[in-house]
Amino acid sequence: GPPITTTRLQLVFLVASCLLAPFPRAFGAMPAKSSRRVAVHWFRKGQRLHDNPALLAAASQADVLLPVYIMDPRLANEADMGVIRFRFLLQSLAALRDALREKKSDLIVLRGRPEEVMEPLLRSVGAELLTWEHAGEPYYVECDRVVGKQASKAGVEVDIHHTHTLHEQPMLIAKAKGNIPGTYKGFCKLFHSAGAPAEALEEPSKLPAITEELKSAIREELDENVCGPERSLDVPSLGEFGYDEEKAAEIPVLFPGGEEEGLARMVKHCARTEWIASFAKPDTKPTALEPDTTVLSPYLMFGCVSVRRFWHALQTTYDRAVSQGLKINPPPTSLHGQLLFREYFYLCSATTPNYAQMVDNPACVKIPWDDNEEFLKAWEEGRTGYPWIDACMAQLRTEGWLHHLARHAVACFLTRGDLFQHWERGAEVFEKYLIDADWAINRANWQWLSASNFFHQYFRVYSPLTFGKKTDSHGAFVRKYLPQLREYPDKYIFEPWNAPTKVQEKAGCIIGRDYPEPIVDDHREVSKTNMARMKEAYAARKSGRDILSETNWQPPAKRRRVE
DNA sequence: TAAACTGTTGTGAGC
DNA sequence: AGCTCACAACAGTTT
Repeated sequence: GPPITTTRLQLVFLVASCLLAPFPRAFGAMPAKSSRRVAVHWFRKGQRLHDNPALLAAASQADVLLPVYIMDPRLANEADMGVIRFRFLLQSLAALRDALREKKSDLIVLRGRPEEVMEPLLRSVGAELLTWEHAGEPYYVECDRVVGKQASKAGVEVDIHHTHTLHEQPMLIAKAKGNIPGTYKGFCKLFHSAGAPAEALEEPSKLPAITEELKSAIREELDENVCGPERSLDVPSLGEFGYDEEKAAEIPVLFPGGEEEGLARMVKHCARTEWIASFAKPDTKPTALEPDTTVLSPYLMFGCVSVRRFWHALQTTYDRAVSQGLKINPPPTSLHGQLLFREYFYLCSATTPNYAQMVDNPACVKIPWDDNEEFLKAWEEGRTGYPWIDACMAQLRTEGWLHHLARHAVACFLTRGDLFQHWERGAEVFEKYLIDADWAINRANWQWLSASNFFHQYFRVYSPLTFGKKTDSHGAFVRKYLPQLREYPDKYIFEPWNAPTKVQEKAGCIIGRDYPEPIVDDHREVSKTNMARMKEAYAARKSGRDILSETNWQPPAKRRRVE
């Protein structure tokens, strides 16, 4: 590409345009730097062609469009991102690449930190426009700050679209006028005052091509390790980022990543008129051997499916159900209600200081959690000796997905219910393994379940003995994920330590040898003790005392380094 | 104003 | 087996 030459006049114009942020398109009036205008669309989440206004903006304003993804090893490494989650991401990117190729475009995948990769990329292709979909995670906020600065310094127009949520967040925040709702109900009021979510856009019928000349410029001017093996610029393999490909090949693909997969899943479920109309989350079964919910969460998280598209697809189904005389279950437990929770948690994540942690988070109750590495490990690895809990954790690690209520059960067990470990440690484990791990939603739910925020009835504790039994009295779920307990009679499958030695021998699984003793002796007793500790923490908060400094509490060292 | 009510998704006893 | 009900007792909102 031609070298970027910026005249003094253009610089003045640029600074003025930055001050007039609401009118970034003023750049369109600038004299073109070359005969062909080059735009870069940066894919991060939002891994789709449909309902992607940032992509459309780049496509419609440029002669040459460069769709780019940057794989950052700070996120893509086995310690922070489990193999199933990473595999989903790679599948989604491959699907995106193929969909782009069908439109005579392509996906350029670079390796490295966006703060180090984007600027040389923009320079090497002579880009004049850079677009992306906004994301609120601290990682993206920091990337966007740095990359945005670099772009404006280089005279590249930046166009950001807020389409990961149903309503554009800045608009919702402005509408709240400084009063961010503290409850779900309050949020729903605010949400509805903004009218119906915008309709989803169709995918572009065609895209500006990538020229070979541009690809060559990237290969020549960017570092070799940024371009991937043999400077392929292609979607990486698992092995390139240190994952064991042979081991991965043995893990079944239950939920393949990608836009097409996600949309097909959405269409399939939305055709179930009666099921959609009567859907009530608390009535779905955490122990079902096939998921009892839509499992659209990973597709929404990576943006394979647009949340606006899903919202309106549900509305169409609701309308059809009404015309058939069916009753629609309302929020909060309906599927629309689920999306409203997602929307609410995204708003909280953007407006609560230190949202992802307990300390310095004004909305989070301060609780002097214990710090027991052995408890945490046993929980993560499914060695608590409570079959219902361990089976859930086995499903999490082997499938990368758990029913919402199963997440409740293990989260309550780790925190206020039994082990009294910090909810942030549990959140980190979920963020590693879950294919749908979504920072804003995950952190909210961990605060919810640990009765630290949103939910405060800490005396309501899930029983690790009876909760699973409720929907699975014969323990089929436990048997599926803990095969060593398969031969136990129904009577003891949720509490095998109570089985007489003879029964244990007959089942071929001795407790304490082939399956662990329960990590806490008596759940009822332990949960009572924990309730008293919760009560104390709540009392301290009420009287304005700082229980953390009173108890000389120190935050446990972060086990994983996620920058 | 203080009291009542509500809050996506509990447990366990007793019928 | 499946249902109702007492229990425990929080914060935020409404009346």
